[in-house]
Amino acid sequence: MARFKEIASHIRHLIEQGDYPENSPLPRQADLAKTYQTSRMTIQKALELLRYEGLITSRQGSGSVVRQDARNLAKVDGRIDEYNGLTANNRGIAEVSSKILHFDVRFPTNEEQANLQISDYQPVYDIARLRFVDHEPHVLEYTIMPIHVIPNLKEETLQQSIYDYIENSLQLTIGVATRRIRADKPSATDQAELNCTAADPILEIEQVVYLDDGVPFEFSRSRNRYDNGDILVVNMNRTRKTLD
Amino acid sequence: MARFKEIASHIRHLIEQGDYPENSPLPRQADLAKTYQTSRMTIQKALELLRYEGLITSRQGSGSVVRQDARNLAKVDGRIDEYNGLTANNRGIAEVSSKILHFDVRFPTNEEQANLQISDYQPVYDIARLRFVDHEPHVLEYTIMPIHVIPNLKEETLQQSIYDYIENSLQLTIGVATRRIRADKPSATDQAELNCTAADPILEIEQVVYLDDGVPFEFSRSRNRYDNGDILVVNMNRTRKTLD
DNA sequence: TAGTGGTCTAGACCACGGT
DNA sequence: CCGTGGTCTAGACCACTAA
Repeated sequence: MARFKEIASHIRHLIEQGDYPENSPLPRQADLAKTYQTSRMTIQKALELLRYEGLITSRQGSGSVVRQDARNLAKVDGRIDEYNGLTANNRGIAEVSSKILHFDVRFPTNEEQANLQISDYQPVYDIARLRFVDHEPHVLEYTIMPIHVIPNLKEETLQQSIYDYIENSLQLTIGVATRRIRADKPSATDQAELNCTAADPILEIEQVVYLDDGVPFEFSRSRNRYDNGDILVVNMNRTRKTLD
Repeated sequence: MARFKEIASHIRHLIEQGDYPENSPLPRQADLAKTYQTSRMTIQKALELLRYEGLITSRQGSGSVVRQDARNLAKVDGRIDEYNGLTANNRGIAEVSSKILHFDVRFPTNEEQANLQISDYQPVYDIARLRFVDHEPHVLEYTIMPIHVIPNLKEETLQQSIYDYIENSLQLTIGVATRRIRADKPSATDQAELNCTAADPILEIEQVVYLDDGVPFEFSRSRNRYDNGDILVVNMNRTRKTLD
């Protein structure tokens, strides 16, 4: 792992432990550089990661401070890693299972080709799953993946976690994601599978996920029950995507 | 403005113009460094910005490529800047106006103190506005701002754009934001003000917005009609916030 | 004014991709 | 193999904060 990521992980851990308490300043960048036997640029890249995660804020001339709810955020991130991802629900570790609604291989549509940066003759998996958390239906996931990037996918894998398979069996590293988020009315399928009524909103997330090296491997749309602790924490640098 | 931001803006402009076509490679980082008479590290910071914006992807060993829908994304961002932010709606520039439902000054709650990093005796504005786009109600915004950070706010300013006031009159620069996004059922107020029914979902965005120097200046909650082109494009580095 | 983070340089070495 | 981006160094100067 890159040095700056290791350092970020270590500092994240210290924040989670309370060694760097909330609302108190981090050591100076120069001191951190000495501590970790590295240059200040590397420390800055580590702190930049933590800023993107919302754990700290930095002010020129003043210093870096651990944010108010940083400890919880760090813990949630930790929990997420443990069971391969669940949005923050403050309920500890939960059991995740899947019902496979659809599993097929076919050629990609134009939209899929564009988003996955593949050509029309490179086949993709077409997957639909209903995901359960503690045996309660949580989210409907429609996933498209290029088979040459994620080979040998089987039904057993879909029952568990695809990301586990990618990171552990294929030894690939997940990178960034681009997402579109919107609210929607529930479709007939949503209501039937997610066990909700026409009055229950759906939170839809469409995303393209990349590997660490920039190769897109997933184009998916997930439809979440609105009341499922399906809260997303995001963090971006260009604001002004909303009014004002 | 920092050199790497200028360079990012310039490249963004070239992408928008089509000078760097979609799906075609950018020049090598070394060449860009020569072109802009700067070091490769600075070029990398510029490209990093564009990656976060979703305009390009980079692969070690292979190069950087302009993404499929980069031109549209760049244009949307441009439009956003022009009229101070409107989510992508593919309808060109729209007229934005406001109805002020509430405008007050008071001491902050504990939650507000934590999110805005202020103490209990530092007063805040408490603002509620209904925002119109082309005379159609679009979003209900509840905004809390510390008065010592954003001084002299007046009703006239609220009618227009607070962000215009912050950037032009106060000469401050907007920085990052942390957001929580969720779907919700419409409240009675939502239905009345946004002119929607109980069956129409709400997209709620809670955010803390920071100035460029890390000072938090806005803690707000906005409730959007689900059908208002209220699509958000976000981009993050730590994935796995969803199932899998 | 002293101390902080923000930015930048001009190199260097490495990991990876494609030939 | 060579060319690419990813990372890192050991400094330097500047912008800003706070006393």
